[in-house]
Amino acid sequence: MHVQATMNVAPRLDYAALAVCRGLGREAVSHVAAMSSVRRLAPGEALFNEGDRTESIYEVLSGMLRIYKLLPDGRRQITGFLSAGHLVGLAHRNHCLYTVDAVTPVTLCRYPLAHFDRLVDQVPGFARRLLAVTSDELRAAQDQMLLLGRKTAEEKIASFLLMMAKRQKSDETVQLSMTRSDIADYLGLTTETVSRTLTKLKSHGTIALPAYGRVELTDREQLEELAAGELAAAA
Amino acid sequence: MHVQATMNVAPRLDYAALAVCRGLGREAVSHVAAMSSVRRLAPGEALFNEGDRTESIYEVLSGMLRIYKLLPDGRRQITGFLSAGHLVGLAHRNHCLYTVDAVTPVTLCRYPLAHFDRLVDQVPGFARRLLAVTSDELRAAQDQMLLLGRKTAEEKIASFLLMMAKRQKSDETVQLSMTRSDIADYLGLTTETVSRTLTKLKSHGTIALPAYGRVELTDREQLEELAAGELAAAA
DNA sequence: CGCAAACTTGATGTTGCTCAAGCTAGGTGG
DNA sequence: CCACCTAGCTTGAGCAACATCAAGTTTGCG
Repeated sequence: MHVQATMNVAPRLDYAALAVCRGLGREAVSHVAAMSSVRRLAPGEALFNEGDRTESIYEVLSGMLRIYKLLPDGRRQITGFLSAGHLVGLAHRNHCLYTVDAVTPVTLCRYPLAHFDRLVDQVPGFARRLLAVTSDELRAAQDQMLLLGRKTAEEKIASFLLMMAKRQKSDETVQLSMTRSDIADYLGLTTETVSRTLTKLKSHGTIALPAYGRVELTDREQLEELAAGELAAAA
Repeated sequence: MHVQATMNVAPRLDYAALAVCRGLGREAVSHVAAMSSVRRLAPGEALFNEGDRTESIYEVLSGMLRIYKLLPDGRRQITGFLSAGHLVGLAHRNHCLYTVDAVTPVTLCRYPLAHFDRLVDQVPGFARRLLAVTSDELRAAQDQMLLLGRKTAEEKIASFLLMMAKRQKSDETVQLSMTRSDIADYLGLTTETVSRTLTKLKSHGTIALPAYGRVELTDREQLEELAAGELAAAA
């Protein structure tokens, strides 16, 4: 096998490290490698549109996607942000019921649906793994419903910051690659409220905003309590 | 095989008609029959509590369950109502992250998790079927996020009534077996707002409230438009 | 019949939205 | 290299939708 120098952003993919391959044997991994291809998206570019026929499943390799639904008058609800390791396209048989587009430049690994389905049937443990993935998503969705339906603006922002921190495996600093408007549409708020709430948290010394798109969690404990809804009236 | 007269609520189960058996062969159905048992719950009785270790998967045969999460100060978000044909327990490996209890008297079919897992591995198509079930749930969850984050009280109620009608396969009349408080906690509202909004819809002739727990959809078209968010300012 | 739980209705309050203005950062072209 | 332009962000003032608090009414049940 040749180890060759490749383009800037596309070093030879380590297939065994892919999320879809976790727990698969060598042979299955080589199947995945054989059927997959790489795709790139520029910021704002769409991967799926609501109503699209879908023929692929994607795994995010780098960057961030947002997945959202719209109401006719333009109200938008972002139902999730997807970053490296997340799968897109499992939930929709036939048609996609939401829009997925790129927040930042994104690299994806594409798996044709037909081949993917074959893996489900033939590779032991694969279906179980996918089931676990969708179960995780379902659990996240339930947390998000609790957030949307019952948390205050401050609690929503705290929960969001902690979620991003966890995802970035960072205890201190969070990189927000999306806009305030994206955050607002994810949390069921307006940009103004997001902005005001961040300012408020900052003035309380709970967080710091050292640079655009960057948040420091200076008082993590306070954030955790806020996110858990344990500080009923901590104005 | 003996066909025997059984207790009032427990006629011999038609296993082939169970949701878990859809698409399974005769042999697989007999496996299901062999491992399953029936369980009953009285209103208010819990099936799972948040944090429980879980060893079973259940299918609802009759009645209605609610599934919810709580914040420390008692705020509650109901993430779903389950009625006949729904499965409970797929999403949680090991531990349950929400509470499930009975709204009405409930009959369930219980499947031990270990046996269930064996089916997943051995019965072709079974895993795929479960994947389809969780995908449906995921889609419903996304709709609910849109509702919770971006719809008005009136739109929420309209969506809810239509959802219940669809579920009951009824075009005209909906039976609401849960309380106003349950509805409120499902839609991210208060009981008062639910009550007021129903009254408002009634006074507009969109619905009628002929009896406790019963709603007639007198102007279905209006409801559909409301639910879709097409009537921005139709006060 | 009487009680408790559920529901409705009214009066008032508050959170977060709307509308509006000014600020900041980063990219572009002169 | 700088000035401009724009998209994104912040801040303020006023407002509206929904929550809260508080009676009263209905219903089902013991």
